[in-house]
Amino acid sequence: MSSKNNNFKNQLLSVLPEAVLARWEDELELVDMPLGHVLYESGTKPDYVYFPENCIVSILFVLESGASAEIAVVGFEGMVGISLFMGGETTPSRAVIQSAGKAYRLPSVFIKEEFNHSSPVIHLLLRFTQALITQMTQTAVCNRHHSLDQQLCRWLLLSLDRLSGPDLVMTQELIANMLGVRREGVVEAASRLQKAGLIRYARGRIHVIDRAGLEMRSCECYGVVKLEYDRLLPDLIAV
Amino acid sequence: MSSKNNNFKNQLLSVLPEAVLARWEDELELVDMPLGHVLYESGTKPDYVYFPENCIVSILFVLESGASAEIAVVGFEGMVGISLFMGGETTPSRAVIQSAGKAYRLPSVFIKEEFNHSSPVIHLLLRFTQALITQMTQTAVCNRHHSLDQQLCRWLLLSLDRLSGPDLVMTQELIANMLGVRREGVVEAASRLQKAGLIRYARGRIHVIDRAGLEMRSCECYGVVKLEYDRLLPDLIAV
DNA sequence: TTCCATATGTGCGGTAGCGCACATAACTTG
DNA sequence: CAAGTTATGTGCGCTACCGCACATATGGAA
Repeated sequence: MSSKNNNFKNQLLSVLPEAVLARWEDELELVDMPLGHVLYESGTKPDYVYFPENCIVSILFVLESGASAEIAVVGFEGMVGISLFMGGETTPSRAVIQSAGKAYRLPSVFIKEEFNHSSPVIHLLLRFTQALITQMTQTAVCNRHHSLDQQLCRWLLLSLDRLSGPDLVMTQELIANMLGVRREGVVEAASRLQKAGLIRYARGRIHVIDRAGLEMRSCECYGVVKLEYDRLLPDLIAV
Repeated sequence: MSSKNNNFKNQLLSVLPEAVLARWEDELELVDMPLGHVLYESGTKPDYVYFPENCIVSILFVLESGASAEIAVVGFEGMVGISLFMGGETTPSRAVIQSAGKAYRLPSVFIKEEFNHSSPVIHLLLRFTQALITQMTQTAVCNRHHSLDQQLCRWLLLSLDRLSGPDLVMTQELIANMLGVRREGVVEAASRLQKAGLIRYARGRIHVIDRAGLEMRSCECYGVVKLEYDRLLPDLIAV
């Protein structure tokens, strides 16, 4: 991986080995990236991956309400469309041009081809990683837009999905640490959930009574994550 | 990738091809995972990857102030230690047992071995992906803990790093959309930055006067992201 | 049983950001 | 240069969450 073997301003392209570049060069196309242009929409499979030359692409999540939150920005140092090689093909996010300019685009088959000869283990691990990325994304969105009550519900559900029974051993103090909020805030939220008959708790032990109720009270973030895990790791549901 | 060819409760292990399992099985070790135990600390290279059987691992970021925020949880559906195969070896986050139980652990060399024969392109793309993950992580943390002023500084700096000059074309309304806040909030924050002599702006154009000043006023999140990009994509700085 | 550590509950003033309504300013178009 | 559109600025009441101080309850150890 020698550096600067060509004239790409995009730094990933600029360090590509000659052999790869040879495979790609007939297909790489420099295109205009106008401000506000949507590269891909949540859940849709992009036809191309993009290597920005001098534009900035914003990766953001749009809520049902229309509110949005940016997850990351990508410029000449990177590329847009990782889900194509991570194995998920799509992501529940939108990519929009935040700063106009130009980018090289490559038909998605070519990037996938690079991973075609990888082992099933690699593909499995990368699909899991993409699911994890979705969870991180929703954490960011949820932190921005949702109430402590909703976040507590989301957190309880995510934990519950990873346990065998309806009980979790966890003090409210620790939950506060995880969520990054005050203990007192968790006390009040938990107390509301208990009054609503959804959970029962005492001294570091939480018993979930009404799981469906928690799902109702949670924000959409839980559902987004759940759906992506099920989609990306389908082998795993069956067991 | 046949399903359920063994007795692992961990769902990744349970769908592994026989051939891989054969390579691993002498090295996989079932270990106790006590509540609160730290699997790896921010910036340290883990000796093992972990495949939870019935425990839950919390991935969280700890701020300089001591405050924390959970980024994701991992249970029997996944694994802990993706940075080992993504190529970064470490991540700026901590992994802690959130719910006690057991997990299989595998010496990190074995997971890396699976990626050893992958092409340089794959390694490059995965390192970039890990950098992107760091950016997402810090977005989540920042959304939780930092003021709009700090977040605006972080955002300006991240954008600036991806542009050639000190000017960015962007209305405050759009910035608000990206940050997921009110336009009026951005107006006030930007106005404070202008009064402090750090930026100048007018009608959808922002000129950065004092970059160092923005860095001072920003939270640690910008620095964390910058450092990881420089560490993970070192070829790219030189150009 | 007594005592102590841990877990949960409550009250109160403070504040950052929200939603809304409306004011001003600056480019753009005819 | 008049009018309309877009961008920025301001005021105001509201709410969720914060920080702190302190009260109460419960399980376990001596």
